Amino acid sequence: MNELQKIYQTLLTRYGDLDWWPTVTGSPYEIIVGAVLTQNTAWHNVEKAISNFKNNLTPQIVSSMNMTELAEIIRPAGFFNQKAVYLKEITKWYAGYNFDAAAVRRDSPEELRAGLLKVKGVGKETADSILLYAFGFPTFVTDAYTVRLCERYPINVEKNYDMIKACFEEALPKSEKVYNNYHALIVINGKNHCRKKPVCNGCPLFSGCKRKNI
DNA sequence: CGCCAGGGCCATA
DNA sequence: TATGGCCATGGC
Repeated sequence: MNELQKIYQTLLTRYGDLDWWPTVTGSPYEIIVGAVLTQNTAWHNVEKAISNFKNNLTPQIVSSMNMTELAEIIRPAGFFNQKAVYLKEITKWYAGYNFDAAAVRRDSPEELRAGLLKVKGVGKETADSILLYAFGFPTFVTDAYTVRLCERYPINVEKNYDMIKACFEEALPKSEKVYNNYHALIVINGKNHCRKKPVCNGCPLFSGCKRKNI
């Protein structure tokens, strides 16, 4: 078992199967919206924004909303003026597939990723989150927590998004299930144990951690 | 009161 | 290509 597999097992033993992404409607579109709304934003605020849609969280209805109307609904998620534009853009992208998740899944993940990255408001992390969590492609999601983890453990010399993503995908079986859980576990571990704590005693990855993050 | 959250865009050098 | 300012609410 390599180092990244060991870390996965350790986190899995500690936290169990997290099975992201939590949704209300269970639709891929809700996950897409959540992926945009959660950008640099606490998940609790995203939940408030999503509940504000009530029964209107469909791409058809969002398409018909005007910008100020949409911004007002997502206000609790912060950056609402920017994100209203972003949601309009990603919804336009989805319209290219007739709002049909099956049609998206028929396309190749490489082409989808390239297409997503052209959408204003969708960077690498959001694109990969959408591919993995909304459509089930086995693509690893790297985020700030993952970068910090790689700084702790001397796994990657390079610490940019693409290098870390490739490193994890290389070290692990190409499994949607594993990628889903691993990213979730890294985030939860980062949140629960070493944030704002001078000494981290509860972190299963590094007891007696004195770093501020992870 | 300050810090930061499941980032990304844009201007600048 | 690599920083830095900016976006904004809500929990602690």
